[in-house]
Amino acid sequence: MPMTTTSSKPTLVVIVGPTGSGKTAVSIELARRLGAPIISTDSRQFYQGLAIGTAQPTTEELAAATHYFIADRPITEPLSAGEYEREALLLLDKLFKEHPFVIAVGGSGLYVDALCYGFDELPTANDELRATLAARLASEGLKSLVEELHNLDPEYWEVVDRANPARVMRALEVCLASGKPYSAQRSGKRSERPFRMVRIGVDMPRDVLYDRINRRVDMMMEAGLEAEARAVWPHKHLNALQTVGYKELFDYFEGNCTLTEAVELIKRNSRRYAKRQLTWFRRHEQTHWLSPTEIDKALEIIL
RNA sequence: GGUGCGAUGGCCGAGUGGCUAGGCACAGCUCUGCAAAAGCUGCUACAGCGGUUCGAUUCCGCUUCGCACCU
Repeated sequence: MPMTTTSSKPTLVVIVGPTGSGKTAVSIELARRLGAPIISTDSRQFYQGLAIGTAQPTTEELAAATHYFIADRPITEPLSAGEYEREALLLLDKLFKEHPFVIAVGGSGLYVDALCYGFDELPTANDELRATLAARLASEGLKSLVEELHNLDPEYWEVVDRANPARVMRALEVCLASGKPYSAQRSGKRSERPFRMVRIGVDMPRDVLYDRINRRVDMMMEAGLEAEARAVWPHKHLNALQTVGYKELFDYFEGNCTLTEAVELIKRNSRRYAKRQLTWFRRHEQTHWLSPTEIDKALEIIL
């Protein structure tokens, strides 16, 4: 039975944390107690055909609460963070008409921020321009792109990580697509949201987390990850498959390593991913960090 | 018991009489539409004890340990 809200505004319960920390179980238990639907903020669980490797909620878990943004689109239709922001806000608008609480759960930091704080008005992703820039990176090298950025947007050139092709290319993409410097379009302001947000971080001691991650990879293999990866292998170039658990198995399929090596790499890369997630989530000061068993404490914080 | 070879950081692994290889693991960090992506930083070890030398991880001796062979 849904609980009554203590605030006039509806509440978005934002659950973050590293991969393997037990976010999904926490979200379902909270959904049950709050009568809340769940939207995913996981940029890989959006896609169909990746159920095992992206640790999507199981059939039973999906039945325990209404889920959105889980396996609701094919891998051939990528959802960018900006598009996600728009789609998710429209959905929340609808959900809050019937529910005082909605739960957002997932580990994709950029997507969580898109949902909670929004982006500035920037040109949307332009595939053609991206392809051109990628080709130029390959032929002219990063230095040339950095120089162009220096010309088009000296202010952003000052602060950008100039060793990072992805960041340099994105800045150039915005400059070229809009005809204006990227820095002039970055306000650094957070968008106002018509709902209250409570952020809960799920974490545990590092060695325990790493052990869970390692064991979960073994469980994924037992559950048929290899066959799942083989089924999407023909699409390996797709962005949705630049993903831990698939990249490594593709290498195995192509004879670049043994299966044992691939599995070890999946574990290692999952641990590294978890570490980067923690770095991202730790910088948000208003996060209430809990262990995955502290459901009652989570409710106290929410209500 | 004898002979030979070896002993390098959590692991693998080069190398040198003075100038901190490198890789992996691990840790910290960056991040406004490809983000499970893409990057940055940190991590000075040469088995022990003597000796030679201005200076030894590097040369010499002994000890300990490991490996191989011999008896």
